[in-house]
Amino acid sequence: MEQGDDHRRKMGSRPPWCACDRAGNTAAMKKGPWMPEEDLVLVSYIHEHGPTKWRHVPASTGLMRCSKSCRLRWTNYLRPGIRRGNFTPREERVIVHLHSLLGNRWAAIASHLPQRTDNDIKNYWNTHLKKKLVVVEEQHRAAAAAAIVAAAARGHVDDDGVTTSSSPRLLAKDDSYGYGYDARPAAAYPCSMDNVSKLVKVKAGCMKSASSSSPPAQDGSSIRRPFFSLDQTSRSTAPLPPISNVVPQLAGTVLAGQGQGRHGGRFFHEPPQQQLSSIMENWLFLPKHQHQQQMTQSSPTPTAAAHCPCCFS
DNA sequence: AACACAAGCAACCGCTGCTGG
DNA sequence: TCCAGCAGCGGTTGCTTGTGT
Repeated sequence: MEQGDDHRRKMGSRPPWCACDRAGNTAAMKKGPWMPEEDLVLVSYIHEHGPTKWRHVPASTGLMRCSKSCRLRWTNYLRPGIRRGNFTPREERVIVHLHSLLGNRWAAIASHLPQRTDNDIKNYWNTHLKKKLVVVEEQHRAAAAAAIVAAAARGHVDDDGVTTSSSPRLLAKDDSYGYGYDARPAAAYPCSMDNVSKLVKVKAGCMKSASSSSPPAQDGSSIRRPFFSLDQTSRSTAPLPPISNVVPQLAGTVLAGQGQGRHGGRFFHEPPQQQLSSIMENWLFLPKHQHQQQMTQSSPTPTAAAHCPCCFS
């Protein structure tokens, strides 16, 4: 039996809330891992219509997937600009710091790491960071206890048992921007869309049969030009990058971190050079438009705005 | 080589909040 | 103001892969 079928069998029936059910095609809906062919169909559709109206995607594309599954697949896997693979120490520090501020609000945390998805961050937190933090906190406690003992010996302990000396910090403080982590813009990295490269292979097979007379591309692949004829004029609400960002191999180029998914990459605009302040907290918690409104109405001095990561850019 | 166990991660589930009629 | 539909979010599940015995 195919792996997807097995997975589907185990995952149970389609829930009643899903729009696909109301259309009466519950039994036809596919579950489990996505096939490259399905990815290809979804990417094609989104680059034509934009990443909206998910409800219409199954009907318009013929995909036997529910709208939620399509949206999830796009946002977590196919969306341009997603960085996959190991998290850098800097990203770890950002996540730890933001988690200390925001808790399990993965989407909010992900909005400050535009190249990572909330699902990715959540998984990374649950599988790596949580364990690391347990170790670090134990060290912290031990060090703090030792500091209290040492301070007590010197008579420098207040009523709460807090020493006046600095205790070990949970967060690394090698940041030149004063965020509690190094918030410098990430170095450009190749837009490695391994997942989408699967699509290339699939499409390469299609095109091979369609135009076997075509000469090979310079990079050695059988693809000579993008199979999507899309550009920035697509009808999406959020402008999509050129298809060459999505499937760099198709354009015969490797792009360096140009993704601009739903998060817009605003965090990696030039960061401010001040401590995490009320401005920062405001910025972290409020949606961008509300925050900017607040900044223009209530605020602030040009200096304050100049230190705000989204206002001053 | 075969098995058991653990870790990682993609995908699903169900709830919440927003939006438009 | 209410309600239905929809998108988004966070928690959970279970498959795949790696590692140890």
